[in-house]
Amino acid sequence: MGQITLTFPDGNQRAVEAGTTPAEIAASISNSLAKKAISAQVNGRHFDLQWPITEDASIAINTMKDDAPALELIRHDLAHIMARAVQALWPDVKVTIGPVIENGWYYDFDRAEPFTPEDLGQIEAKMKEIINARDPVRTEIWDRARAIKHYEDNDEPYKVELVGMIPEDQQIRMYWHGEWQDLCRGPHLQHTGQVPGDAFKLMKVAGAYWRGDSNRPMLQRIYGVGFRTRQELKDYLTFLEEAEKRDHRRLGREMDLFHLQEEAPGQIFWHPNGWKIYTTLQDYMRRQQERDGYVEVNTPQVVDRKLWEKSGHWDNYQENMFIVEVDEDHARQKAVNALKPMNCPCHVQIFNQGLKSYRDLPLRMAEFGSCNRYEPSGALHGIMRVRGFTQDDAHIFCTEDQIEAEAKKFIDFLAKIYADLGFENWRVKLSTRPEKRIGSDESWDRTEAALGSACRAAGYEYEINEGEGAFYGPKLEFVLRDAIGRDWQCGTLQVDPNLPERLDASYIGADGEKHRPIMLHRAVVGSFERFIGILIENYAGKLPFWLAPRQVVVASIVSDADAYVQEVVAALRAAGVRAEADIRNEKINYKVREHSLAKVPVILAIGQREVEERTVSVRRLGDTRTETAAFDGLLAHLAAEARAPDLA
RNA sequence: GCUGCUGUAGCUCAGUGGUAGAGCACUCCCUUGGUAAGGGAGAGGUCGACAGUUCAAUCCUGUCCAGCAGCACCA
Repeated sequence: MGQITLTFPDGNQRAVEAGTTPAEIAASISNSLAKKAISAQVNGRHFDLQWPITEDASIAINTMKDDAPALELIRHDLAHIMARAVQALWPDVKVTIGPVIENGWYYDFDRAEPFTPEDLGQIEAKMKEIINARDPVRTEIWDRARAIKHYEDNDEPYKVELVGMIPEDQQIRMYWHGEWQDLCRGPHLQHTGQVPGDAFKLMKVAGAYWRGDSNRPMLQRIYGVGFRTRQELKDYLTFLEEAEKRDHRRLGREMDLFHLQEEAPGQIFWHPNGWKIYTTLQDYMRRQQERDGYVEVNTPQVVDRKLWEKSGHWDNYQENMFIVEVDEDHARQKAVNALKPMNCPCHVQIFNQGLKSYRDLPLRMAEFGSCNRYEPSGALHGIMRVRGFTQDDAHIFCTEDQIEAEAKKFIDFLAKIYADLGFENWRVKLSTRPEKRIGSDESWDRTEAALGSACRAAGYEYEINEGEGAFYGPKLEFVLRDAIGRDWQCGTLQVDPNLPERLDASYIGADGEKHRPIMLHRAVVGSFERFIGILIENYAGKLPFWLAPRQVVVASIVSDADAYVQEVVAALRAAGVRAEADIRNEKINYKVREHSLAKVPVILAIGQREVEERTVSVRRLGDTRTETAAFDGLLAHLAAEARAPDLA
């Protein structure tokens, strides 16, 4: 074997035999590094310490101090250790795959009986045993036939299938954690003892389809989370608790915003408080749209199937539609209708009324469109995923040449709104042509490029979402990051030449000929229902003053203050502040507690002193201090604060 | 839709093969109290729905409905 040259992070170089492993390199540097080493970066690739280096390379030895490789290895080894533990406890369980995911890993098993929460405890204990045993991790490359025979002999049908799926030009690698063997591309740690035994936890069991295909058998997936230290695990569990406290379903009840009930699954009963948020947001959006050159329309809920057949929804989307059949006895003729799941076909109907000129384009047609979709029961989730919802929907009818400018205009529009709503942290994804698509490659080239340059023109970087576009055109997706780091896809802009074609939309061009417009489907918040859920969770219920359903509660301390309380409430309301009086026969402590829990932003307390001095005692949500203020001055201040950001 | 779990008072949850309990909330009474629960009394339930087993079912069995977690879905 020849010599190769290794370059270290400090720039030093060393010539070694080809086939030297990172483990040997680490050992040659120091004993302690050999022990601490977990893996290596070889030419930037994450390398197992046992893999031979066969060409000139840059090399860096990783230890637990290197965040990304450390976490990946810990979680990956935990996946193997868990699978080993499961097979040790129940030898007839079939293993499948077990990848690393955010914060942890999962492993899918095939087992006749369901895993129980008690089983998880048992598995965890067995995993700790394996970790304490400090079993060595060993790897080998096998040829395909041997791997298949091995798994056939061991009655592991899923693994046989996996081996079969590995491309011909790829090596088939086996790993051993102690005596337990698994097919795996690696890399892994040196021995099981390198996994922190007190920084992982098995979280839950759930069903998952084999290879993500709902036509294939359902396996049992065990999820775990794993970190380097006990503290990191604790922090993560604390984060989960925080997310739980922010759950919009819980806050929706506590703040008396809405409820759902069995008789209308996936549809929302909005209570006065929740509906106030909704209408405040909608009024705000309407003002924005009017300012940005949209016209607002409204279209029917129940529409004959003939239109859905033309639009293509009948063939492609019927499963998700509420179909309405009117009985012959009650209808003059039997008709099959569907509740609209989308507004676009109806908007084209409006566009199609009368002749349109190129001078009418771009035509921005908006609707707060109420839609109903028969979402699969398992998809429903609070007010975030529902069957009845309203979109801030609009369709921009334009020419292909106008796409870029319209897209840019839309991004500016959306950025302003997100900022007003308190979301400064968001990113853009450009979804490109999928495998199954219509339209020529040239037109995909043009429209993808138009969206990309619109982003750049608006000053935003974007990531590519390869192959995730709709079958008819590319799209931009806008993803918000909330206060605790969770991502929500809300805004979207989709290029659609298909629907105008199917529904025969046209305009007369400067040349006097008929032309086909392009449609841009676009939304900023997506659905109001879901977006309000996101707002609630983002703010943990403590909405900005202008969005808070009850902005001020004026609470009496003694009943002699009642008349002044009512006067203050009346003055606040006259100034456009949503205020309520609380003159119940309760102590101020009780009232403060109750309104604080209900997330009312401002409590004004009024006792004898305030009555005499015409002042109020002000307490802001989240602040235990109080401050006495002259009411007249405060009134102007609160009135200003109550105005939406675009009116301030 | 699939897998697993759950469904008892408005909310959070105990409980039992012989038709039910707590805390908070609610109503009334006492208390007028200065910034996160003052005291007392009272009212409140077809134990998710429908079948079956049983002398007897909220409890056991089955079907359905809804919710939760994950998967699949989100033209």
